[in-house]
Amino acid sequence: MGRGKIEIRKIENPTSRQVTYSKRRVGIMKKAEELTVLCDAQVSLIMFSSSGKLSGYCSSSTEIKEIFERYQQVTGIDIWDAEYQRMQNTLKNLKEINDNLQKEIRQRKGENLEGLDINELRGLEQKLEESIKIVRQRKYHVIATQTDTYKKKKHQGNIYSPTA
Amino acid sequence: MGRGKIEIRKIENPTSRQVTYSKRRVGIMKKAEELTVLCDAQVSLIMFSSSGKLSGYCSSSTEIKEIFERYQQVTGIDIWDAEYQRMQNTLKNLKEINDNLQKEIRQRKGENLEGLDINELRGLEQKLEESIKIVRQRKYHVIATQTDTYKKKKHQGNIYSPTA
DNA sequence: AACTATTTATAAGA
DNA sequence: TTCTTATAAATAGTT
Repeated sequence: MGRGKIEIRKIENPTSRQVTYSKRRVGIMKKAEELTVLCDAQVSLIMFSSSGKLSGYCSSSTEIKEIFERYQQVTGIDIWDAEYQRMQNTLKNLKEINDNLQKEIRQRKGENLEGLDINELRGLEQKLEESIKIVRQRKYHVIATQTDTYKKKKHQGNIYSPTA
Repeated sequence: MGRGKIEIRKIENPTSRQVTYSKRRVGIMKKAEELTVLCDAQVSLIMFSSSGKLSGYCSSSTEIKEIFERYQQVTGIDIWDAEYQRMQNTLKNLKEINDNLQKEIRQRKGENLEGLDINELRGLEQKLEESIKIVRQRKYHVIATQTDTYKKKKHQGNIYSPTA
C-alpha cells in the first residue's frame, strides 16, 4: 500500500503505530460510509486505538444501540445477559440476607416461635437475657452520667446563684 | 476503484448493489483486521446488508459485548435503560432495608447502644422484656406439650406391657 | 501535514 | 458466485 509491501503484524514503534492508526482510521471510516451509502447497508464501526482513544462510525439515521439490538436479535446472543444475570444474583442474595435478618428479628421479638424446639427456645431466652443485661447496664451508665452532668451544672450554677 | 470513477450514492440496481456489497464487505473486514493487528487496536464492525444479512468483525480475543461495554464507558451512553435502572433502584432499596434491619438487630443484641438516650434505652428494655416473656411462655408451652406426649406414649406402651 | 511511488481495492466485464 | 483486469483509492515511507 505504499513504498514497498508491508507485513500485517503489530508495528512496534509507537509513533509509527499511531501515525498508521490515524491514516487507516480515516480510510476505514470512509469505507464504512461508502458501504452504507452505495449498498444501503447499516454499519457500525467502533475502534479503540492502542492508547485507548475511541473512534466510531455509525450509518446515519441509526444509533449504535439500534445496531446492537439488531445484532442481538439476529445472533441470538444476549449482550446484556451476563450483566443482567449478575445483578439478578446480587438481588437474590440480598433478598435472602434480608429474609434471614427479618426472621432473626421476628424471633428476637418473640414472633414466629412455632418452628423452634425447646433447646432453640432456651438459646433464644439466654440471648435475650444477655441483651437485656447489656441494655440495663447502658441505661444505668447513662443515668449516672446524666446525674453527674446535672450535679456539675447545678454546682456551676450555684456560683452565680443569689445565695452565693 | 475500478474501471472508471464511481459516485458514492446508492446503487439502484439490486443485483449490482448486492455484488458491490459482497466485494466491499470483504474489503472492509480485511481493513478492520489489518487495523487491529498493525495498530494493536480493538475493533468491532457490524454490517447489515440492505437485504438484512448480518456480517461482523471483531478483534480477536475480544467479544462484541466487551467492545460495547467499553464504548458505553467512554461515551457515557447507557444502553441498558429502564430495566437496568429499575434493578439498580431495587438493589439500592434492598440495601437500605438491609441496613436498617442490621441496625435494629444490633440494638436488640445490645450492640451499638451509644447513640440512644435514656428514653430510647427504656423503650428497648421494655421491648426485650416483652420478647423474653413471650419466649418463656412458648418454652413452657413446649415443655408441657412434650410432657403430655411422653405421658401418652408411656400410657400407650403400657397397653402392651407385660403387666397388662 | 504533504508528497508520491507502490500496493490494494474494486468496478465492470466475462 | 468467481476470475480477470484496468483503474481508482489507499497508504508506507519520506520530506
